Amino acid sequence: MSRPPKAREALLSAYRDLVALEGERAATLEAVAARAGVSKGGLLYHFGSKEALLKGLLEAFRADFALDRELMAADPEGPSRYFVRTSLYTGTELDRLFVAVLRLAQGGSVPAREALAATERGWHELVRAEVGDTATATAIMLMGEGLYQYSSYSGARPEADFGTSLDEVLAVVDRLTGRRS
Amino acid sequence: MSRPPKAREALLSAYRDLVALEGERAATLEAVAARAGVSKGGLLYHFGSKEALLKGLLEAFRADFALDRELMAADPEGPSRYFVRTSLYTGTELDRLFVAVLRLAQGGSVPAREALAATERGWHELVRAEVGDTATATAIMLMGEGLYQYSSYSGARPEADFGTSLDEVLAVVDRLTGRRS
DNA sequence: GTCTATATCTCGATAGAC
DNA sequence: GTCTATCGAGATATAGAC
Repeated sequence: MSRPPKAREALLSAYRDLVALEGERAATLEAVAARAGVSKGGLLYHFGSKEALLKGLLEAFRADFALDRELMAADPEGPSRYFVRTSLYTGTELDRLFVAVLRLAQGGSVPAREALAATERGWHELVRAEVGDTATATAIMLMGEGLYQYSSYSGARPEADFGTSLDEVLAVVDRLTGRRS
Repeated sequence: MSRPPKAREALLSAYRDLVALEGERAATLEAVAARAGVSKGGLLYHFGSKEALLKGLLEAFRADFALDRELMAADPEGPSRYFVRTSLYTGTELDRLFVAVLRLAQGGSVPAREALAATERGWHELVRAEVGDTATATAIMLMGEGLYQYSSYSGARPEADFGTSLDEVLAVVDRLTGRRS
């Protein structure tokens, strides 16, 4: 691992946050450069094109979610609860990274879609290994996906619109896994 | 109800499909006009701005999903199964309409977000009335949302990635509602 | 390694012919 | 009611100074 220049990291973070927080359209080269504190020309020294910027983001995505998978596999409450618990968007760096890649995938980016699908298959494997049954594992995955999608499009929360807390959702997950709450 | 001109309908359909199938960025005035078979100037005669185009789409959304809610309330299998069953994206007009509004909401449009939230609260009410319990209703809603989101970002299906059919997901829903499969 | 300047393209919207 | 022509803003990307 060669230590990447500081500006490179700052540019990737700026790109991630702009896409996640203000949408793909807001993440212009100029806006990304400004948020990272460099000029447009400076950005284009590190990433020769917008596509290169995306490629850099997907590399970070794969690396960070490989680590997250380790945490999920080792969680004392089990992968299912870990997955659903962390599917509530709370604005962490990892949340923003996921949402950014999700938005790019929804925007039509094929490599983003592939990176996302690979990560999700990994999660499904862990949940299935825990609950034994494929359909139940899928149902739990879908709940997590729904939670993420719902809580990530701008501050809306199941608490607000559906009157249900995360703990109550987790209790339903426990009913499915057979774990006592 | 005044009968709207044919071109108006064609433009709204073109806008809906471009947003749903190729993303918000692809839905430029020129692309929408071309898909509807008119010129950019022709489009701007019917809709004076891009915002007016969005407003027209949201009106169609509200009208069509008010009708869908009637079907959901009257479904012989019950609202929960109806909801999850129809949450699998199959590319119908109603599917494309929902995905289009979802994408616009995710892109930051406040009116799109409001229209979506109102519709989802309506669904939640029906599901809760059926299952009795708020948390269970929310869990079912989340499964549907997850299914929609997953199956709508370009052809991916739970069957393909998770090895689970819609019927198997519905069986899990039945476990939650207490209905026998 | 970072900047300014600029070329080129595409977007939304206007104007006016038909 | 629909078209072509065009404007002004803002986008990506290039060139070259420092």
